[in-house]
Amino acid sequence: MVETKDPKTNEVYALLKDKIVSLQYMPGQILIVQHLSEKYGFSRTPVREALVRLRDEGLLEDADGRKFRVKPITWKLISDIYDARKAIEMLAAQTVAETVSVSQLQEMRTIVDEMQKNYDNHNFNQYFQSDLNFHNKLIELSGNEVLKNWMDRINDQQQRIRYLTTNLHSRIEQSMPEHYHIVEKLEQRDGKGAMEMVSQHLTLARADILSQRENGSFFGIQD
Amino acid sequence: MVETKDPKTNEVYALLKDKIVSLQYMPGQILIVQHLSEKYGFSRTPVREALVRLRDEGLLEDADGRKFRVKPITWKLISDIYDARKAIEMLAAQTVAETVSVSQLQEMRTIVDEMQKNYDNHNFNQYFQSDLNFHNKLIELSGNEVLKNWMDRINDQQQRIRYLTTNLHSRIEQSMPEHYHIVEKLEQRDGKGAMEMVSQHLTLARADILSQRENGSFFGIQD
DNA sequence: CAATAAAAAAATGTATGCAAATTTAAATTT
DNA sequence: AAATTTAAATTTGCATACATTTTTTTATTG
Repeated sequence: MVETKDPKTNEVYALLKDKIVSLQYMPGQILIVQHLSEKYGFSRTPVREALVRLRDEGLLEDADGRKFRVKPITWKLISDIYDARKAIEMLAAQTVAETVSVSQLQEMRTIVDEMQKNYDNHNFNQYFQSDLNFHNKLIELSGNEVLKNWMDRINDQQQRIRYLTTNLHSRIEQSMPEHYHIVEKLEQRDGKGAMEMVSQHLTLARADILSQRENGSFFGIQD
Repeated sequence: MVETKDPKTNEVYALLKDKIVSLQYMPGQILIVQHLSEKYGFSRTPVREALVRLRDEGLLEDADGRKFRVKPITWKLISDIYDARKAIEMLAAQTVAETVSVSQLQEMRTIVDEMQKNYDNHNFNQYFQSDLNFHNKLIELSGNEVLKNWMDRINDQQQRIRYLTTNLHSRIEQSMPEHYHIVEKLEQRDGKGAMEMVSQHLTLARADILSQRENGSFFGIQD
């Protein structure tokens, strides 16, 4: 399928978004339309439009004058994101438990099994990816379009956070089985239970990340 | 404070957004950049950028070819929105109950009193506005920036829904005291209770709106 | 007539020019 | 030198031109 709508804008958008979430553009950095257009060989119009989109999506913010700045990551933002995630994933888990089909349950189980495989092989980047798949699939299976959009927004920030923080393997050790517990509750069609499991999982994950605030300073995280 | 960043784009954006949420542009309608730019006297560039923003915010969607369409309102969307709202407002209520200051409680009470006044005077448009204020304030007091952004998005759709559906005064009669109950739980710093009250309130509001689906067809709502 | 093809018209996406705003550098004053 | 003013350079937002794509209209075929 060929992209026919705003092909250039979409290309710069994807390019810049990738650089931002992978921290090649660091939080706080100022992005200049003219520089970007020269650097990447697009005219200023699509670059400008891409930056506006990225700002509206929360990856950039307005700086003094007319500039765009890569949005800083603060401990407060991380905390807010985890709280918000918990709220929507709890809802999703309950909904899914009450409506999920057998083949959909199989999809979930395939993903956790993949997580387990990646964990066993110590492929922690792959593990992170399948962890993301797990949570996205949960939202997707809820069928709630609004949650889906919100989750997409959050995932971009989540990826930046992921790069900025350390991944304690000890936490993954705890975290891995938690995902199995969630799937089990879904399989039992236990809405309340699934909700509770998701709540626990994300409460722990949140506490783990925030605890890193004490263990020294992290380059790129403010407060 | 003068708007210095993208003044034209912001102006068209605000203009078009107002027309969309007030249903002067109906769900399903196709918006043509060239027409709008001639009609309102802007060049195509700011109009185009405004449309892209509105699409990213969910008030427009991509149509065949390169067109923009005012996003249809479906019963499914209404249902999704209420579910999503419930999830984030429950979280907000709990947070607020646990952290709220005396002066903030006063702010909440001022708003419900205003609601009551509007209700007593049968100013139902004003009532709707203060109802909106109530829920926005709850989110605002939670201090969660992510929830705040999400709520802003939802409110635009909510306003369109409001215009498309009937407001049963009988429901307002029930609804009014529910807001007082929420404030009371906040005043008692009862997080769990506040959450429960919000849940009940929104569950009922959701059911009320969706029940209208049976009572005949509503122009502009699909499914 | 309906269906298809061809031609004309309209609308879009992007590049670019330009005036206005902003930033940086230089000059001037304390 | 530090602070202030002035001047130069840079960058932006918007209007517009133009090539390309999409849509509408007209012509042609079965």
